[in-house]
Amino acid sequence: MSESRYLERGERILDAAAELVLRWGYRRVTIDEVAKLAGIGKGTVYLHFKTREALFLAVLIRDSLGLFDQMIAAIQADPAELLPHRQARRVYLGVMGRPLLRAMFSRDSDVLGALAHETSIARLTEMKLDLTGELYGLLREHGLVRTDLDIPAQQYALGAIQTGFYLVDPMMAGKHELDLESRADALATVIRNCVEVAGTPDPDLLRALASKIIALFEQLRLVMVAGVHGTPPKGD
Amino acid sequence: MSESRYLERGERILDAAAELVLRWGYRRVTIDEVAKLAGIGKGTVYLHFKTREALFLAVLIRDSLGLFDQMIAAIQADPAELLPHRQARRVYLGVMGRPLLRAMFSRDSDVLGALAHETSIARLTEMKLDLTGELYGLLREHGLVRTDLDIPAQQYALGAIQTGFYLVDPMMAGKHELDLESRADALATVIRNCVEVAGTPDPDLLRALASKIIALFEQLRLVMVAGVHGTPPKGD
DNA sequence: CGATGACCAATTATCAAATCTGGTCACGAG
DNA sequence: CTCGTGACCAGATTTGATAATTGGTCATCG
Repeated sequence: MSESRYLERGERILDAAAELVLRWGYRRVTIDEVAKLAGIGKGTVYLHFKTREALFLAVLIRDSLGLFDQMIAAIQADPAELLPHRQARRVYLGVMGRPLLRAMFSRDSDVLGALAHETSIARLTEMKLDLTGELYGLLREHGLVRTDLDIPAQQYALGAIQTGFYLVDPMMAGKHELDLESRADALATVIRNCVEVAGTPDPDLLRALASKIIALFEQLRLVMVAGVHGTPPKGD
Repeated sequence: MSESRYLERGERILDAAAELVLRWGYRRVTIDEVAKLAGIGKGTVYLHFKTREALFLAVLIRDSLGLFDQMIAAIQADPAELLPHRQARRVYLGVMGRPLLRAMFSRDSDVLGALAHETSIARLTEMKLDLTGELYGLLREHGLVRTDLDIPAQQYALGAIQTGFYLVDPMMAGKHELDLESRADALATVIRNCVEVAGTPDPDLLRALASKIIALFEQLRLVMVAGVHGTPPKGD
């Protein structure tokens, strides 16, 4: 089978898995049903993904990749997008607009079930943490973030703030009336007030940083792409 | 039975319930065992608390009351304690230092189980929300908090930030090395940066506000006290 | 050579019997 | 008379043995 046909079939499998997960939740979706919906035999699924877990992890990764590409494009279009509050806002909106990612971030155990707590997710989260670590290192070097908190404390605070914005909604049972955009704006304001310095950053500096930061993103992107599809038979 | 003896017995029941909940978790604790540990008969428990749920709710409320009194005392001792970042810090340390409250705030379903999601807790949370609403109203009137976010957005952000600091720990599986104090400091810094205005507030203003705010606290305190014990027989 | 579905071990769903427990209340102690 | 108690009951929960499902493999076939 040609590599392009192989990849196309992999996409069909991922499409099927994504649809079924959204419809019935992770726990209820069987490999058999995914195969059926993709119009192939069950064994064929295993030519693409070593285990059930790997398949659904790939679904999540593929969804994340879309958001990733959006981030890169946005920074390329406007380097000011690399500022923490702009990124936080964009990620928030991007996650909330993708049902699978939203389920993962809000620990929606009904849709994603155990998958969200699996070890394989941990590696992704860890890599993402490393990325933001390097990213804030860069921003700090160039005087774009505050230093009133030391680095571990600042990272911790950033993690806590974002965790909070992703998890608070289900807990405030209808007690607030903020639409998606307002919540994203609130998050952006908080992040800006907490970690960014006052004043408008130098556009030249931003442009220079943009390329470096995009390089970081691309690096992680490659790791993630590798995680989506297996290799075609005979190729390994 | 004298009222004081009645109340003392109620405390013994609460002590027993608290100890057993911490030892075995909400789900596994039976009224029978609570009664046995308190050295009384099972029926007697029901002279104090209408239902099992009410009993454990009272345990939680009693624990909260301790923290509440600490808050009031702190503001009385130093009116600057009424500033949001000081309060957030104190509440955080107070909650983390009380196993039952910590379990509730961190949604530790192993210890508290379903109780944390019960409706009766919701009323408490709602009252607490009302309190913070009025509290921030007061602070706003006197120019102590920012207005770069409108009130609903600011309340939402505050809720999200605090939610985050209470929930992020179990998610960052050992990936950070911040002790309790540092985390509390980080929370305080975030809150100050996000909702307080720059500069040192006028001590006279703080003193004047302190009494009003303490009045608010006392008001909620009374509601909570009423929720701890039932009334002695013949008294109702 | 790649795709497939029959096949297997192991997990998970089912369901009735047995056990437990929240809540009541008739009774007995004082 | 009042207050405390534990036997009692209905409903919920656990148990355990059985049946059904399903992740993953691989001999077979096109």
